[in-house]
Amino acid sequence: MGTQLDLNNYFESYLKKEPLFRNKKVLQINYTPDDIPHRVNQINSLAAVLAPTLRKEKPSNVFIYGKTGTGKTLVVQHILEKLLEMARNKQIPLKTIYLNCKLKKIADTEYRLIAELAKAMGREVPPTGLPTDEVYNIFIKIIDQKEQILVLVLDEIDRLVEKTGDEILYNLTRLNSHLQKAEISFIGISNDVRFIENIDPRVKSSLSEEELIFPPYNAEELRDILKKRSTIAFKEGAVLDGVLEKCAAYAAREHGDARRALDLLRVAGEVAERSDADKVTQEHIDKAEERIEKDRVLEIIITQPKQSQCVFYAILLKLENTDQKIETGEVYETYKDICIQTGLAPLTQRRVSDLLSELDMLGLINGKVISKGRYGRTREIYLTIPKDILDKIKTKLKEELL
DNA sequence: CGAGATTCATGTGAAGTATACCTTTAGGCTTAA
DNA sequence: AAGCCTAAAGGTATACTTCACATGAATCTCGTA
Repeated sequence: MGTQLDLNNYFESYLKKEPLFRNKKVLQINYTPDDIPHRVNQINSLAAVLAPTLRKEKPSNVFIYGKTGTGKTLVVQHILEKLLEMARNKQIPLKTIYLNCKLKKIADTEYRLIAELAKAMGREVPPTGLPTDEVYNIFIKIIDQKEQILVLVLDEIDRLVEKTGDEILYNLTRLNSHLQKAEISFIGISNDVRFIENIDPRVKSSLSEEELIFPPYNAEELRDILKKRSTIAFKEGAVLDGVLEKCAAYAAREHGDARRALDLLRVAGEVAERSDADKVTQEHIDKAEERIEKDRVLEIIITQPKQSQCVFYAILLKLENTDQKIETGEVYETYKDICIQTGLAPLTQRRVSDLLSELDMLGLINGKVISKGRYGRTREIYLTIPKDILDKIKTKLKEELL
């Protein structure tokens, strides 16, 4: 009875409470503002490159570099959107596909990438069983049905090449020679600036006819961005002075990641709202940071296959007390124990070694291969996750595994 | 004492295996003429 | 006889295993000063 009443009261007071947000969407990652500050040059350059599509000419391939959260994806999508709109009005057959290669199970092999492209064009391809050439043929056939220009955006392309080699890029660039009517241009987006140096020179020249660099935002620019968005997102006076500055400073520390800054501000707002505060304060930002990190890690972990989770859990257990660093052998031993407990068939150490590399790439751990001379050679493993959220992650992982 | 050989514990590459799934094909059954 | 369904055959991608070899500095060995 009591709880019923409490609940009613709770909802009542929830409704009465003045929300801090006016329009939270503005702070969410998929929001595309009309006005992108401090990226005028990049926008203009990219627009200049892509403009020929409106004359039904194939635009040059572009390569874009920049760290995460420097607005690469945002700018590209913004321009493509405008371009598409214009093309629609003028009856120009333009089609764009955006693909993020980082997402596991979406495009981490050549086969899956092409399959995904075909799917984006409206043709489902089975997950396995077909020869890769066949999938290419399907894709070629479907886009070559009519005259059109296709702009293909491959986000985080460095991840893909790292996993599968650069042959795939070569195949992609040669795609045009198989097409009669349609034409394809590529926009490659990479977080790694050195990426293009290490690929086949033939591919390099054709894929990066144009290059575009997105430098990190500095604290001032970040503050500017936050300011613009927060005036739309929050009620007036809902954000205490200095909060935006702190957000900007935090994010600037992380190589000027605007996405992070916005996330931080949004979550801080949510935290503030939940704790009944009438203003967003600096303390809320600290809490927000913790929560974001926890969510990020959890998000990665739960989308990981069981075996990887198990390996990661083993690392957590080991590092919980040891605090310093551990080695592959120790991890493998605990991993096997966990497998026995959970009834999971243990993988070989060879495979676990690969899984460890993957966890490294995901940024959950930090592995360094070192030689200890007489005492062999191993991978030293550190956690990259702050200690304070370790417990929560551990419990979550525990229920996930059992 | 120092140069070279040895050694350890695991990294790493290549090739093989198991599994899941695809298309094609052949056989058998049904159906319509 | 033509059409349709099903099961087997033949093929592929992917995740994993097996085998074999590569690594690289601490330690050992042994010739030499």
